[in-house]
Amino acid sequence: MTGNEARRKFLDYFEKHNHQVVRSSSLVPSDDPTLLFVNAGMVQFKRAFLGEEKRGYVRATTSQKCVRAGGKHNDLENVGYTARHHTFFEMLGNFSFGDYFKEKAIDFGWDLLTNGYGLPEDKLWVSIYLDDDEAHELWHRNIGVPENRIVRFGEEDNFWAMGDTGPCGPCSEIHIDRGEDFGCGKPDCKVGCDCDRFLEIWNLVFMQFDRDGSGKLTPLPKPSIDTGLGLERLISIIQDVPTNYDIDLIMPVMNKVEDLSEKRIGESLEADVAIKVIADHSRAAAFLIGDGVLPSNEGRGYVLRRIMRRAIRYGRNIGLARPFLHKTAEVVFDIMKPAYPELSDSSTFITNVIKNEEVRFSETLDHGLKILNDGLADLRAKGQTRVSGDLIFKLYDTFGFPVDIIQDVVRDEELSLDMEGFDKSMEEQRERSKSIATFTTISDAYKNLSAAGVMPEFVGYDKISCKSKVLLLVEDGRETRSAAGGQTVEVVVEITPFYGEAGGQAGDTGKITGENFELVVTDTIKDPTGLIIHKGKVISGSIKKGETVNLIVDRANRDATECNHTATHILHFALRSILGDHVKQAGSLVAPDRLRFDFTHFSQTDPETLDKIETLVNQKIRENIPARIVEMDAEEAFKTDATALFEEKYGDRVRVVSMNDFSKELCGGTHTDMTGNIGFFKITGELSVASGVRRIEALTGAAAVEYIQKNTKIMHDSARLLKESPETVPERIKKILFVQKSLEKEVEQLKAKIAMGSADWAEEDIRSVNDIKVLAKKVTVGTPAELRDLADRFKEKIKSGIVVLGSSVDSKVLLIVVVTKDLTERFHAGEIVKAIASVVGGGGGGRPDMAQAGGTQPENLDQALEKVYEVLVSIG
RNA sequence: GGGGAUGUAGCUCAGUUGGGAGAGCGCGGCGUUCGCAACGCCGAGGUCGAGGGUUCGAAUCCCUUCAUCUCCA
Repeated sequence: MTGNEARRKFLDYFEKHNHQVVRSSSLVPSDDPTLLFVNAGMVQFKRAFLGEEKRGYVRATTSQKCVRAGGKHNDLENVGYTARHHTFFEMLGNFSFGDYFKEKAIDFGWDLLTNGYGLPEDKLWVSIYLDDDEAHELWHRNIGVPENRIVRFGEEDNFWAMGDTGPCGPCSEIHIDRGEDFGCGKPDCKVGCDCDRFLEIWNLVFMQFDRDGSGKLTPLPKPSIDTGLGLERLISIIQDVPTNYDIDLIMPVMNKVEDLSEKRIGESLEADVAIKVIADHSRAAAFLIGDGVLPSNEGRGYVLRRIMRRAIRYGRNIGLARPFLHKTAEVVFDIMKPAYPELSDSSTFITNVIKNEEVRFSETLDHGLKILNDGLADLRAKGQTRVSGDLIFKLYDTFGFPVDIIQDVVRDEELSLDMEGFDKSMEEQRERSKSIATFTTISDAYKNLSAAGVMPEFVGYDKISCKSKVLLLVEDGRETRSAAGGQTVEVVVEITPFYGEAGGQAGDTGKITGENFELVVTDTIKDPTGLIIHKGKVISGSIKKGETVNLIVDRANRDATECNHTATHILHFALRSILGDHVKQAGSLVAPDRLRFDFTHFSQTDPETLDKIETLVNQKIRENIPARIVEMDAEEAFKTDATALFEEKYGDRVRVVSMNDFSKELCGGTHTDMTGNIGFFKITGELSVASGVRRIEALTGAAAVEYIQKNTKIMHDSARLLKESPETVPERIKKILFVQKSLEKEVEQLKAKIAMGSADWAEEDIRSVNDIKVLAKKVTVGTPAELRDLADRFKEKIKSGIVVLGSSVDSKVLLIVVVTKDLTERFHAGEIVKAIASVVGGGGGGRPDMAQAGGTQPENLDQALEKVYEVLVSIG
C-alpha cells in the first residue's frame, strides 16, 4: 500500500461512517494568535470543542498538515537524529462533537487498524488512563484485547488537556509491538519504552471534563472525541520499514539528496543525519511557503528561515555548497501532488523563495566569516589562543553566524573556544526575552451568545436595509440593557444588512433607528466565531435590548466599496496574466475610498508594466461584464479551479465570484453586479511590503477621476509657470537644473576669487608675537565653509604663523583659528579658539592645526580678536 | 513580545573625545597602445535612512520613527 493510498483509506473509512471529510486547514492557524503553526488535527476544531462555534456536522475526519518547530512543541533539534521526529508531518484524525463517544471511537479505531490496514491483532497493545475503568471494559469485553496487553498510564501520558483550563479528559492509545529486533534489548522493555519496539500508533482522546481555574473537573454535558494518528508512522508500519524516513512519501526526497551530494545512506552517520535533515526540512519548507509563510526575521517566517538554514548547514556537511534545497523541495511537490495539488501549482513561486533564501544565507555566512577573521587576527596580534564567549555570542546573536561553523574554522588553528562564556551569554539572553504571551480574549458577553449557537444572519448581499431584533448591547466590554444618547455601544442583532469587516473588505457604516432613538454605525466587525458586531454612537433617545429596530446601510459607501472589491478581483487577474502565475494574493484592503492589493512577486514592477496592468483592468471594466455569484459547498468549490486564499478560513458553504472565464474566486465579500459600474481604475502606487511581497494601491470611480484631475492641475500649473506645454516640461526642467548647476559652480569660483582678493589685503594686518607671525582679522563671509577657505588662503600666504578670522553672520559669530604645521607643537588651535570664543559667549574646538568656534555676541567680536595676542603671549 | 546590529557615492565599506564627507571597485573623459589588458592623469556622482532635540557647530550625542540583518520566546 502506498502512502497516498493509506491516507485515502483513512478518510474513506470515516466518510463511510458518516463523517464529514474536512480539508486540511492551512498551517497558519486562522484565529489563534497563541499558536505559531497548526500542530495537531484538532486545531481547526478548537472552537467547536469549546462550544464557541456550531458546525453543520457532528462527525468529521481530516488529514491535517502539521508543523512542530518553534513554540511549545519544538522538534527541530531532534530531526535527523531520531527515527520519528519531523518538523512537518500529517496527522490523521476522526472527531466527534458531542455525538459518539468512547465506545464507538474504540470500535472505529480497532476496526480500521485490523480489518482496514490488516495489522495483526496479537501485536497490538492498548494503554489507558489510570482510573479509566470504562475504557478498560470496552477494550477487554467488547474488543477482546487480553488483559495482559492493556496497560495503565498516569496523567503525564494518558490524560489530555487543551490548556490549564477548559475541556480535557483521559485518553487511550493503541500501540504495536514490532518485535525484539526493533527493541532496545533491556529486560524491562515494554509499552511506553523510548525505543522503537513498541510504537504508539493512535491516540484517542475522550474529552469528558471541563477543568476550572481551581483544577476541579466537572463532567461535560456532551463529551467529544478527538483522535490523532501520525500518517508517516502508520505507513512505516504498513510498509514494514524501520523508520518514518524509509516510507515512500519521504524516501524519494532522500534519494534526491543522495544524487546531488553523491553520498549514500548508510555511508556514514554524518551523511545519514544530513540526508534526513534535508529531506524533512524540504517538506516543511515546501508546505510552509505553499501556505503563504515567507522567510523573515520574526514570528512564523523566522521559524521557516531557521528550518531552511538548518537544512543548508547540514548540506554543507555533505559537500552541498551550491544552492540545492529548491531542488529537493521539487521532489516533494511530485510526491504530494495527489493529496495537495495546490503545492505543485505554486511550484515556481516556492522554488523561487527557497533559492532566494539560499543566496541570502550565503551572504550572512560571508559577512560573519569576515567578522570572525577580523576577531581572530586581533586575537593573534594579542598573542591569545582562546576565543572569548562574547565574540562567539556576538557572531551568533548579532550576525546569525552558526556556532558549528565557528568550530570548523577554529579546528585547524591552535585556538580554543570559550563555550562556557557563550552558554552564559545565551542564558542571559533567554532571561531577558521572557515575556508574557498575548491572548486575545473574546468578551464573555459575546462568548455566551455564540456558544448558544446564535449566529446573526447577514442579508446584505441582496438588500441594504431590514428590520431586526436587538440581541445584545455591549458597552466597554460589558453587556448592558440599554444605551442612551452620546454613548458608544456595540450592537448585535438577529439579521443584518451590515457587512462585518472580513476578507479585507471594510465594515459597513450607516444607521440603526428605532421608535425613540437614532444610532450612527461607524464600523461593523466580525469576531472570530462569525458574530457580526455593529459599533456606533447613540445620537438621540435610547436603544434597548430586545426591541425591534431598522438597520440602514450607507448606500454611497457600500456602492463604492463594492466597486473597489470587484476591481480588486480584476486586478488580481490582470497581475497573473501580465506578471505570471506565481502571483498570489497576500492580503488586501477594500475600503470605500481606496483599495490595496498585496501579492507575491520578487521584483519591482516598472511603470510600463504597471500601465499595461492598468489598461487591462480598464478594458475589463469597459466590457461591462456581469459579476456572477454562486453559493455552493466548500468541497465542490475547491474542486473547481476557483482561487482560494492561504490564510482565509472558509465555512462549509462558500460563495464563488466569477467574471466570464477570466476570474473565479472564493469570496465572502460584496460586489457590484456589472464591471462597468466601476467606471475607471487608476493605480496610484507600487511598493514593497516585505521581501517577496509587493503592494499596489489604486482608486476607482469618482475617487480615481478626482485623482486624475488633481494631478492634471498640478501639471498644468507647472507648465504655466515654466511657460511651456505639459509635454515639454520635463525637458525644460532638465535644462534649468543644468543651468542651475553651472551657475552654482560659477558662484563658487567667483567667491574663491573674492577670497583671494581679500587675502591680498592682509600684509599690513600681520603682527608679530614672540617672532611668530599672527594675523587676526574681521572678514565678511556667509558660511563656515567660506571662512575655512579664506583661512586656508591666508595660511598659504603666511607660510608659517597663526591665522585667526572672525565674522558675524545672522547675529551669530563665526571664528576660526589656523596654525601652520610647523607650529602645532607649540600652539594648539583648539585651545586658542576656546579662549577667544568665551569673549563672544560661545565655545569651540577642533584639531591642533585648525579649529572653529561660534558665539552669540557679535558686538564683542573685535574684542575677541584683540584677545588673540594676549592669549598667544601667555601660551608662548 | 524582548534583546543586539546595520543604514554614508552605482557596489563594498572607512569616518577615532562633535569642528573641512572619504577609500577601493565601478562609471565618464583624456593620455600611452596597431588594438586589448594593464597603467597614468582628470572628472562626474552624496537630503550621511527619515523626523525632532542638545550645541556657536551634528554623519558623530539624545529622543522618536522606518527599513534591513540577527538571536531569544
